[in-house]
Amino acid sequence: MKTNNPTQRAAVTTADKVFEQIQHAIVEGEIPSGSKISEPELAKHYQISRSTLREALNRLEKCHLIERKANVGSRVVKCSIEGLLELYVTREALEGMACRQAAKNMSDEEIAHMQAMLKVHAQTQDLKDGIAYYQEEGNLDFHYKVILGSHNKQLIELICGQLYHLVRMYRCQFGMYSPRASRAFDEHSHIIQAIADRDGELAEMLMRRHIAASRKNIENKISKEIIQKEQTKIQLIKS
Amino acid sequence: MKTNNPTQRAAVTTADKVFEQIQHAIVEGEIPSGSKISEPELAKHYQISRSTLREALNRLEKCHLIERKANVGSRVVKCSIEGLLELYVTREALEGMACRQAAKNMSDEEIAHMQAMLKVHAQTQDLKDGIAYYQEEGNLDFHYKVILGSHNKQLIELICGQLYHLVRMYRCQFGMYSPRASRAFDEHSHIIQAIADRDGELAEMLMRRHIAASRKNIENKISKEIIQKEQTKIQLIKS
DNA sequence: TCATTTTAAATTGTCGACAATAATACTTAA
DNA sequence: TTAAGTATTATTGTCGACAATTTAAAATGA
Repeated sequence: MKTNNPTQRAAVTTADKVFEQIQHAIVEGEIPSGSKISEPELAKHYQISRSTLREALNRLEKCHLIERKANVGSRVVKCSIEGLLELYVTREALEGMACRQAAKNMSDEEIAHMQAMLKVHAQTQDLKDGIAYYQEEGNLDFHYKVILGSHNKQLIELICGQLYHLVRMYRCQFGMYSPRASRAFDEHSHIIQAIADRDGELAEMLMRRHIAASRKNIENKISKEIIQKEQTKIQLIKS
Repeated sequence: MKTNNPTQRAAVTTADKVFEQIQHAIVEGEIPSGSKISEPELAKHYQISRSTLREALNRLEKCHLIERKANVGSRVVKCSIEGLLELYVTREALEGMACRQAAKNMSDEEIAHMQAMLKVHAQTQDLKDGIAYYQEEGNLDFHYKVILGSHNKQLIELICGQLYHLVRMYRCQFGMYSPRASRAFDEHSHIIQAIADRDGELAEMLMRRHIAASRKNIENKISKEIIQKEQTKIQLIKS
């Protein structure tokens, strides 16, 4: 399994490799969200010493996948609705700005390459597994390309190097493939158009709305679920 | 010397303490920007083993003060104009959003507290060392309060936990106390007003302009310096 | 003299063991 | 039986040593 992360340097040291393995395990939920991490246990499992395991843990902490307390230990980060919404807010800010910078700094070649990529997606869009592809890999690809297009190392590091592992984790564990597939595709098209027009202001606005739309989609879902719960509660009381 | 960092947990372990010491040394330029870090040397200097030094180095990497290469070692991050401008762009995005969230989420007490703080600053503003104070501590304080006011853990961690050490580093090493003191004070007042009015959109816009103004101030300074250099070049050629 | 290869030194990565701290189980007293 | 205090166990933090890799220096050949 490849992580498909353009910012992540090749894993040369064993700590790097173990880091990637644990990262994958956490993202996929094999190591449950919120669970405590036992250093001796994990070290034994991966056949490495505690020192190199701790090196790997440090990198996991860097991308916000685990949290450490002094003299107590590490826990896998707990997925929560609030955490997810906070993540969306942060992404809206960072990716919005990245998109603005992309409109300013992307080369014509880069833009052409993105437009070509989108065309490929358009052709496979109607196919059933095409939609799935677009929602998973394609969507990430698009966002990655825009972020890298900002040519801003700081933004790239923060978003691709840190936040996106959390994004993938939430996507895996909450598994919310919304009915926004085709709409998202149109939004991507408009964003690329704004970038091609070198209209940074519009590009940022569109990207922010694109991300905010996903967030609101979730917020609605949640509030609906709460209403449903309340109603079942009332029914229980009545009966 | 106190770091005055509300997000930083108390340093209980020796790695924590050494981390803070090295952090201070890097920010203040005692360990020069861009220089290589020798693990055996530093470990000897702080009277600790390499293991705990490496633990400290990992935290320094987390707040972007050093960069590590596998099998090669660590370097203190190199201060550059591009890096500074990138940092401003990132701050504009993150702190702008934090300000919007603050307008939404700050309690009335928190807002009152900030307004009171600003009043104190207003009184000391005219004093000569008051201006210095305002530019250094007060300015940071203001931004910290707004960020914390967002009540968004993700944003708080990214800005206060990571970026602001870099901000302090640039402030120390480039030492650019612009003639924006009194203007910055007015801008802060307007931002608080927008927050008090619960006008998130305006609050974000004002914060972004506030930060962008500093960035543009630097960009102007740089371009002027370049023009000056060109002119002296021309003069050298003529003579 | 310069370029290339080999050798040596230094630095980083990894390991296992011990010390310090926190969590658990047990004992004792009310 | 419950509460508090103590003792035990387990976990994390720290250490020094060895292995792997990189960097520097020396040697060899053209």
